[in-house]
Amino acid sequence: MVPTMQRIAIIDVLRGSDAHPTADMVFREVSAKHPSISRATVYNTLHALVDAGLVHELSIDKEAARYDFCRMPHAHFRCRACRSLYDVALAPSVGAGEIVDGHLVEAVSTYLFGLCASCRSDLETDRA
Amino acid sequence: MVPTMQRIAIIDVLRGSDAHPTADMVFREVSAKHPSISRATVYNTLHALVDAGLVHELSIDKEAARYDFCRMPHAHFRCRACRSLYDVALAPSVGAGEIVDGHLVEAVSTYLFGLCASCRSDLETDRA
DNA sequence: GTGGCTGCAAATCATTTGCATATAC
DNA sequence: GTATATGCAAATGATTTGCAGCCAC
Repeated sequence: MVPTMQRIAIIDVLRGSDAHPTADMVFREVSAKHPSISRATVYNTLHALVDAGLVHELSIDKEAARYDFCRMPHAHFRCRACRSLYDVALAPSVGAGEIVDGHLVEAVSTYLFGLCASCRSDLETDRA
Repeated sequence: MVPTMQRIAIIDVLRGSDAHPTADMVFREVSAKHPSISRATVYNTLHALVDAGLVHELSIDKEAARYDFCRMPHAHFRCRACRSLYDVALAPSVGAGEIVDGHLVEAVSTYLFGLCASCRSDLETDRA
């Protein structure tokens, strides 16, 4: 895993964002500083980071994979109105290393769907 | 939601399978009995069933959406070795209607990844 | 030098869409 | 009759792949 300029830029984007960007969002943001970077490099790097365990790939968004710099284990929430992604502090009901129904659990993803706090208060306002 | 022959066939496939088939798997299976059915109809029907709340769409598989006839609420497990999908009896750590971090939860998906029982015992055998 | 990394362009593949036809009621 | 469902073919869009050039050690 050679720390090239492109990879550092991609990691910086992931670390500096809490929006769980798609590969395309990362590409566009990195392009601002490194106009010559290609999508293939972004995809390559994201996969390498996932393989290295530094980044999580979320499949909470049907349209495109979302990437999340690994911090504390947490769940993810997707608002059906504004489509935003939020981190939520929620302990998974089962942990890595446990056996469930005979299957060895190595990773757990918990995805929540609903209305986020901001969209809920918008609805309250509309109703008033 | 007109109960056409195609839709009944698709529902039968979903009800008769525990493999959480992809749209393509459904298409191929239904094609055996109704050779003229088109992929568009399969996709249309699966979406209609999801909208009607009769079927869940799983995003546990990066390659293609998996469809699951709604039974008891449960979590899903994907084996990294054989790629199979299993149902697991596991209560989600948060339920629909609850508020988490200010966000209203309407649905929860829990995805587990690891080695399934069958692949684990294969590994035991190999090691022996 | 060699192996890994990059960028480009083309390919892949699940899913969607437009539209004309057919079917249900 | 009209609304809805179907089937076909083409389009879309995220992701992957092949390949040639580049860079670091």
